[in-house]
Amino acid sequence: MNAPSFRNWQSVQDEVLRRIHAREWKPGELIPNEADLAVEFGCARSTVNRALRALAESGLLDRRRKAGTRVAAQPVAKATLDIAVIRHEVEARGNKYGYQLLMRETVVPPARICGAMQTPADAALLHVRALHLADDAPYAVEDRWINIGIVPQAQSEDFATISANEWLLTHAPYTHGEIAFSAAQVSADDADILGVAAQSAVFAIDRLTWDNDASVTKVRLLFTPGYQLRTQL
Amino acid sequence: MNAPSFRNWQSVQDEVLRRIHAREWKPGELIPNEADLAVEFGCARSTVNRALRALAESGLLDRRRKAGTRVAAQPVAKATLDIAVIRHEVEARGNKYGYQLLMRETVVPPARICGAMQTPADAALLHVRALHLADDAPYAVEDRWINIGIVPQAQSEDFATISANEWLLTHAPYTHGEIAFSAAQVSADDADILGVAAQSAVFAIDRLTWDNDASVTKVRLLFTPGYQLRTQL
DNA sequence: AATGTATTTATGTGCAGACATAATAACCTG
DNA sequence: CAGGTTATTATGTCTGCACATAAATACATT
Repeated sequence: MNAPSFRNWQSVQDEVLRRIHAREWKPGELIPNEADLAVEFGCARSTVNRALRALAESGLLDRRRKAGTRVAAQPVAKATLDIAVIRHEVEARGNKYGYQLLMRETVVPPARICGAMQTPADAALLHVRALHLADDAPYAVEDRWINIGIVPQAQSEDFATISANEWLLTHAPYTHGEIAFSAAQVSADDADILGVAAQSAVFAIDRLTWDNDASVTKVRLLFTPGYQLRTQL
Repeated sequence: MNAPSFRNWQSVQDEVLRRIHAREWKPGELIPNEADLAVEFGCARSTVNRALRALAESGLLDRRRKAGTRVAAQPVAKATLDIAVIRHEVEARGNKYGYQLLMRETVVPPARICGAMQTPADAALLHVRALHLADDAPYAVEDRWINIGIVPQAQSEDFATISANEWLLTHAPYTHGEIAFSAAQVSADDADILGVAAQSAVFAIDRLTWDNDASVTKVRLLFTPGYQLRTQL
């Protein structure tokens, strides 16, 4: 039996995965170094590197210079969620997308908002509320605050036909942001808009995006009951 | 002004990000090809490739052979969630972790379960319910079904001190899985266990993992109100 | 015009070699 | 023995080159 050759990084990755899975390399255990594996697999070290790097990114391997590469003792599952524009999300489900503007005003926000967005307490922000529909049924309510100091163009946009959700993506770039998922009980207001029973449990997504040091927008999305955010592991 | 040189892929990435952000390359627009950028940046094409590939993976660029690379018109934000062992999650918050087994029995599951897990309708599974605590306060209830056809060792484990959550990670490898996040109203039972008001809105995580074609385990985690799953964008 | 074929082109990937860097291990030295 | 210095080593990355591959375009054929 001579060594089979794994000529591309995908097959090297598959073989490494197989060994981890078959417990040939046990959790926490040190695996051979790249150079040795390259010889064994009959490929270049950079090919092995590519494979191992990808596995390290997905959390299955821990790598440290000089210390070597070891199988993660308790692999942290990395679930990658694709947060798309709501219209796309709805259309991807095969439903007809609908949109309805509920409110649009420029006001000084409550302390809670300007605190989170780090805007001056007396600075007015653009407050937009809208309803997203799937096949004419309520899908999600969007409650958004836009920092007009950073995105002044938003003031001349009425958001009557295009959602702020979508408009901002193409008009207000951000450098980074935070996103949080939680469960909440709908307020009487929102229950009415979504057409659900009062106090229903709804899925909430809170997002706050930044352009360097300045906040761009803060949004809270409440989805109708039954909504699931799913992905593969 | 002569061209500054970007000698490593990170700085190339930063520069590309800067251009996208500064709208020098607009959404949907085609950017120069790798070879040209390599010349401009004064580095090898593979360095440019590495940078652009990373940006494509994070959803900011769309790349297609021959067609070239373009700035994503509507970047799909990829939020990567780290799903760790609950004990680690609690400890990472600086709280003391606690664990309590609520139930452990081997029974033939309801149709809903064996349907999802694709086990024979008459096959018994191991059903485990447990409570995870943070600083002695309820944190999450775990309701889990384990396929003892695939993980027979689970039968000789009492899960009295180590949670199934943690035990499975080191003893039952999986090849892939699905995970779903949602909001739910607690059942009377669970409300009692979590010590929350009946009908409270709780955050739910449902996970189903597979070892090739066979299901390994199906678990539902319900978190106490206020729980947030958060990450950076 | 419709269909099939060949060419072109940008990305995708592989390789060998080199140097950079971080972190451990080995060695001093007081 | 504690402390700091130096070597060693595995990963991280860059380079220049080559060829593979997908897909758009041009071209030829019916």
